[in-house]
Amino acid sequence: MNELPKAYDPRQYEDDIYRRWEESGFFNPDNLKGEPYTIIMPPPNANAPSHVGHALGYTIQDILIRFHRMRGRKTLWLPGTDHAGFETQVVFEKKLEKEGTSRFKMTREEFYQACWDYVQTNKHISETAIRRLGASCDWSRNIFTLDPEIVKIVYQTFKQMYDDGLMYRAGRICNWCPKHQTGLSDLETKYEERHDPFYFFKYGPFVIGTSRPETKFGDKYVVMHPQDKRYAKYKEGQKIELEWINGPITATIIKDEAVDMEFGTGVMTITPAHDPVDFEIATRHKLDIEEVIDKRGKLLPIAGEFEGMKILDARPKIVEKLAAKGLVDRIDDKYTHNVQLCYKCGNLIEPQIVPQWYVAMTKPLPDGRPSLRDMAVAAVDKKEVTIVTERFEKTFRHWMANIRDWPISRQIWWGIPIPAWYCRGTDVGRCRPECKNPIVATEPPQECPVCGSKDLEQDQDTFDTWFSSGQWPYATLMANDAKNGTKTFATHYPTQVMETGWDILFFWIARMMMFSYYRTGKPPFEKVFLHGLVRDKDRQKMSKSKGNVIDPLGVIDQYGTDALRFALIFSTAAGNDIPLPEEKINGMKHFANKLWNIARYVLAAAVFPSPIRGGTEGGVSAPEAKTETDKAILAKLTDATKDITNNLENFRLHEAAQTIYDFTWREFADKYIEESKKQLEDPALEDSTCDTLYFILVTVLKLLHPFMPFVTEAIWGEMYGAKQLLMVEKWPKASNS
RNA sequence: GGACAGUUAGCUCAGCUGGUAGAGCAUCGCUUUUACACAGCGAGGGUCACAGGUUCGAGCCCUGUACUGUCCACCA
Repeated sequence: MNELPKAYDPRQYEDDIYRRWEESGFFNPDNLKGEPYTIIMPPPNANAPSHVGHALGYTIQDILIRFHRMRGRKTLWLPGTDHAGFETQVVFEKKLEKEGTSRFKMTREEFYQACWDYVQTNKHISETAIRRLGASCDWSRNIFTLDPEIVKIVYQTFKQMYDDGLMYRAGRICNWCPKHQTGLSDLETKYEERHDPFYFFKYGPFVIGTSRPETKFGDKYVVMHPQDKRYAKYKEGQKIELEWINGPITATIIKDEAVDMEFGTGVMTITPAHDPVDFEIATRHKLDIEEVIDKRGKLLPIAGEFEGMKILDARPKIVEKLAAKGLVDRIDDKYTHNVQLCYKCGNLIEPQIVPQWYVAMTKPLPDGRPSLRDMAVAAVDKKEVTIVTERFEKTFRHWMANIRDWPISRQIWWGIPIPAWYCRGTDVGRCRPECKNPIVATEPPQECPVCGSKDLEQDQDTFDTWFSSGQWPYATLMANDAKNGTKTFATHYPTQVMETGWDILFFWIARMMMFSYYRTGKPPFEKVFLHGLVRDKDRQKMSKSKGNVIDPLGVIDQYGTDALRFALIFSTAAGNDIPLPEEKINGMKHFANKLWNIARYVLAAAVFPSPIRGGTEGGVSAPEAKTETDKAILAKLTDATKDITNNLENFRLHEAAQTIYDFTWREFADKYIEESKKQLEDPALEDSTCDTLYFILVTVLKLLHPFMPFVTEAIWGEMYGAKQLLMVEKWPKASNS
């Protein structure tokens, strides 16, 4: 027992300990008793190796799970992986590009298969990383968003929403990325400030302003505010003949309150096919909508001589032509505006009219329940779901208040195909008008229910990834039951905690709440615990391009998992971003080593096995204090135990970590152990001092275990043998002895 | 344009319901004493952004200001 090496070397223990944990079966709640305690792991994207930001999440979740397991709960931490449709396809397409090919040179089936293989490889890498972090999750329930059991549940939801009138297909304007050739939700775009010229053109008797001359070919409506006195003489519907880019046209006057009288000249022409505001105006007034730009960002025949040109190349030439015709009034080159970009590739979003599937967010349900949005907001109001920290509840409400219908179809290949079919009716000679409705079913239909045609074509689109991951809390549990014949859903739903980064509050948390109330009538989880983003020592966001990414596995190799875990949660309040300098991790490695040496001292100094090791709860009972020193340390231990327990219950992990750190180092090591050296020399105090040292060590190991599972388990193994697992010891009670 | 945070030691951050300012790292000095030099002992270092207010008492509560950061929306 006293032959432990002087320094703790994580590499000698970690893999072996993890194997012992996993083989023990205690990651699986079926082997545990007590009230269920459940966390569904946010599934990492299958396309990317894990970074240190993931490590933070896994660490927090593992601390909660280990804490509650030791407190006698039937803990389930369910791991999984997200196919991450768009993200993965983008990454994979880049890979293809490097290899000199592209998805447009492959069949859809070839592409899907290649992407599948790619993802499988990365999935294993990421699961290995999770293991190395010490995550005590139940691998027997590991699940993937493309598992057939999950897809089936997703399809059921889609159909149910369609039948309930919450899911509809509409040909309205959407955020179109010309590079990726897909529509995107608002959340998948970002804005950036740009300086561009702003052109004023003579448009008949008016002067109109635009930053996009290339869209103006089809403009045949001129819009002004109904209250604008300057233009009072022009009446709604009035026709005006004027000379425009490619010759004379007839423009129609439209009055609409969407026009800002203060901006520009207070008059504008509209391009409904390529601008959301213009589209709305056109819809309101039932105006013609004409496409000018194709899906790849090139001009259509309406542009005349400019047909086929890329818009940015065409722009100066168009201005040149207008100038030659004397139609340029002036150019303001100090114009600043925000442009909308694809969040992935940073290319300009080109609004396009493409039919998409939408989920109605604010429409009440047919069974009398409130809308998806309102159910989720009510959950927060009623505190059925609470968000830690509270300030995120405000952010949540604000976003929900302004929510718009959610487009969930994507024109990409990597994902779950949308289970909708369209009747072509060629075999029956003709379709009836009702056949225009899509056929929505969870299994491929045999024939059109209206005309009986067997010539059906499936929708070419796939689901937005968040449509499937948004159903994760119940889908994972239900799918496990379908797969393994368990009763996981009945036992573990609703779950207790959802822990993730605040950056996916809207993408994911809000949607999980809406889906879960819709399908189960219950909240998906009781608590949402949001952590910050891990930053480098200069508070910079980690990114590959900056080269400041910390690879968690590299850190683990160098400092050990426990050091990384402790550094991630030490001295950082929940929800705040976390700077993680390497020195901090190194400091926490010292702490693991300090604990190791405390154990070495106790095991060498005290008689082993201790007389107080017995059948009491958790292995030891509190010894009686014989001296003032004993009394003081035991009182402080009681305080620390209460404090740590309380802080862990209330998600103040950093406070709990601080307390155990201070107690272990400042109180136990610096003070009591030093005193114990004197006490051990006194025969009258020898036994009680040994007991006290043991008791404190054992308690500290338990209190610290959720944070630093490996070193504590390693010491425990040295004390009690490899068959005894600290992982399932009982959490210390704060006794008042 | 709207909202939300932050401003505490050289650096990075804690500080829970108001009661004499803390940690890690860094710095300086001493100590190689059989748990640990991945250490111990000790030291220096803060008008808690600024200005008011409430209170016996404010880093913490209230009002305002400044600066920094983030999110949401987006006008041709």
